[in-house]
Amino acid sequence: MRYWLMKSEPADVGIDDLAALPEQTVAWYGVRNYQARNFMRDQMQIGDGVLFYHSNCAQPGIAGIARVASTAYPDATQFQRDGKYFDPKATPETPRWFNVDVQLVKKIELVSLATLRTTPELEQMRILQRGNHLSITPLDPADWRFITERLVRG
DNA sequence: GCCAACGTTGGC
DNA sequence: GCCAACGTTGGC
Repeated sequence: MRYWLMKSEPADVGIDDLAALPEQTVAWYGVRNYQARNFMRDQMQIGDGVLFYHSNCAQPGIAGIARVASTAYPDATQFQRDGKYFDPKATPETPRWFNVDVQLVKKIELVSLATLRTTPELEQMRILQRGNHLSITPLDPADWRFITERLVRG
């Protein structure tokens, strides 16, 4: 059992969009970074804990608790010729990009980036490190516990 | 395999 | 919209 922080832009898929989807589940499409892909493809297991993070928006922060709901499979958007995630080098025989499904567990009162930054216990969190732009990062179990038990309300 | 150029991320 | 940081690309 591992824990992850996964960033999504609310203008694309926010916590309320996720809540409105069938099974409250979304394919985590569009990841085009190898390290993030490898986390999904090689390490994620069904049931892993996910912090659903809103990025690139007015109020960045953790917006919900979710879980990994599938193992990795080829990201359908890499084959969509007219889509923004099309990859001409990918073929169905040799896909390049993979995604898992992520299912909402519960929406929470936003734990803002500012709160995370001012919490000494979370100093080591990868998301808070200078220059980190990885959209999927592993979470220390201790950080998961601290955040879900001490910072999450609602 | 180096590395400059370029594109993207994402907070502010 | 700015810009620092970082990843990827492609010429050599």
